[in-house]
Amino acid sequence: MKQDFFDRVYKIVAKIPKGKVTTYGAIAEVCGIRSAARTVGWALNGASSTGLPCHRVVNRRGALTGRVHFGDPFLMEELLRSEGIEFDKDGNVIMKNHLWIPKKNSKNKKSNKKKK
DNA sequence: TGGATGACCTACA
DNA sequence: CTGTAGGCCATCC
Repeated sequence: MKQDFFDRVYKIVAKIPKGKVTTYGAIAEVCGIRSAARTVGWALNGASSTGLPCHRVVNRRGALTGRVHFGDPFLMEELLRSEGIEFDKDGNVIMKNHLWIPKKNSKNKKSNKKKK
């Protein structure tokens, strides 16, 4: 069933520890679809209804791209700040201090990513 | 069945 | 370094 992909994303998002944030690319890679980062965001589109901490999911730059999908753009920021997450002057999350990479429960893979 | 959309990422100019 | 273009996967119409 294709929804298994959604389940993977939900599981990972639900595993995000408090005070930490992850990126779409990280989730996509853990799901096994690094190139389908867009699909991850698409899955989160329904995650806002599932009650998952989608507010802890940000893009590669740490920008809250999907905050508008929460219903309140400021809600996401408040939630993250309530968890101890800090924002820079650009309004992006300090991923270098709060970035959390989910663990894969399957086989390992090469982990090589360049930072900007 | 095919085209279009989506909360992205990477590469090239 | 900034900006633009392409791609990739999954779902919806």
